Amino acid sequence: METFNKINVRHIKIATKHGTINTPTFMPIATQGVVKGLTISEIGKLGANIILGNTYHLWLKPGLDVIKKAKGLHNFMGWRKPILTDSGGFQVFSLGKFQKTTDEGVWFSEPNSGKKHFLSPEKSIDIQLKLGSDIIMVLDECPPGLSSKKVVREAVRRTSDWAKKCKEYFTKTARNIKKRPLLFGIIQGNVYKDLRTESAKELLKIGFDGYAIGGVAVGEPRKYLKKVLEYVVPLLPRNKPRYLMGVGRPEELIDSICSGIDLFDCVIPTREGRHGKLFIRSKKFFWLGKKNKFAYKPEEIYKTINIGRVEFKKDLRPVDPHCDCYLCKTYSRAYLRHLFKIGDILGPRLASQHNLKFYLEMIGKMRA
RNA sequence: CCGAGGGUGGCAGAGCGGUCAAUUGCAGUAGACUGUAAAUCUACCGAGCUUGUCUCUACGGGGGUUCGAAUCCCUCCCCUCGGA
Repeated sequence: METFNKINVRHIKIATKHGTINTPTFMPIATQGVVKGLTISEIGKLGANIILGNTYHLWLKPGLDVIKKAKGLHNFMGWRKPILTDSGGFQVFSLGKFQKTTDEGVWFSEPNSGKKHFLSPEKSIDIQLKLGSDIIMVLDECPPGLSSKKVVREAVRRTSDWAKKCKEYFTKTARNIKKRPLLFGIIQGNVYKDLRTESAKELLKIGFDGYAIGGVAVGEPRKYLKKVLEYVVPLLPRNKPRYLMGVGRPEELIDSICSGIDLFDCVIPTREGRHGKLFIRSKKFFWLGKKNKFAYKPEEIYKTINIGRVEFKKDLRPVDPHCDCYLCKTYSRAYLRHLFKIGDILGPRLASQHNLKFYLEMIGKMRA
């Protein structure tokens, strides 16, 4: 049983060169410059105000020459609102055996081609500046959940070191830019309280426009998320945005917002949508906009269905009768199931939109 | 009618004397997915139950050889391609 308490929900404004973001908010993920399968117009209609792109991916494809010619990522992809770019730090974790980390940076070999690329803290900032990002993330090292303390300590040390280099390079380079982007630091330390604390203090010393909590939901048991927030959030300045990277399930967002987090991103709504899992509002979903305090179990907020199941074969009801996304207004569960069964791209497209709508609406209620 | 090649699990298609309840793909069923190597991946997929180095029934039908046959022989049925 969790408790929602509106008292703790923060409402701050993050001013960027492409507009102001009200928090709490959720960023749909457009790693490669596209929210997979969706148009910019569709994403806008769903209520997204900021999306996330990735340095590593966009650097390799389409490449900075293309972005430069297109006059920046916003222009290239046709998105006029803010973009936060991740630094490539997560790929230090997710690409595992395809990368090698040193104090100077990371060597990546592209999984398919084997081509090698070197990403340093300075290089990452440089790329993000060239992309025209509104919120730039420092390069960090993100060890897998439940790594040994020794490994995590080393990652924290390196992350602080890189953060310093990023800040220096950013300060020097962004001076010439008219409206300078924001620069966010990333706190590491995995599940270890002392390392989290140390990481936070180091970053605060350097000073950033916002603070992200990284290295969460990377394989450690769920229960640690709450603890990590308990350690870290109280250390963070009240007037600066707080971003919990890569999280998460709806109840994790609700919980984290109540712990003082402002910004989120996660692949869950889009990836699971593409894979045929749909989020459906339950009764207490609507309490989020109405009641100031209540206890809940996750299933009282939402449930999920695998649309491919036989039980939906002849189910002519909408996926979620309380949803006003295009899917739910237009098609039945049976039809969506049919789309998935025949492998038509419309299925993943509609499901992605539906799930994003769920996430954005949920977080919108908490912002209200 | 003659000649040649075939008939394998829902489909396609391996296997060509034992390690075959039978490779693989598709379809089917269920599950996973948390800063996207992900329109991906995993499991199951003849039947039964006491879920097991278990029991049945199975590679067109029938018969035979063999300790043992999807695999070899005979025969019948069917398909494809040539020739009358």
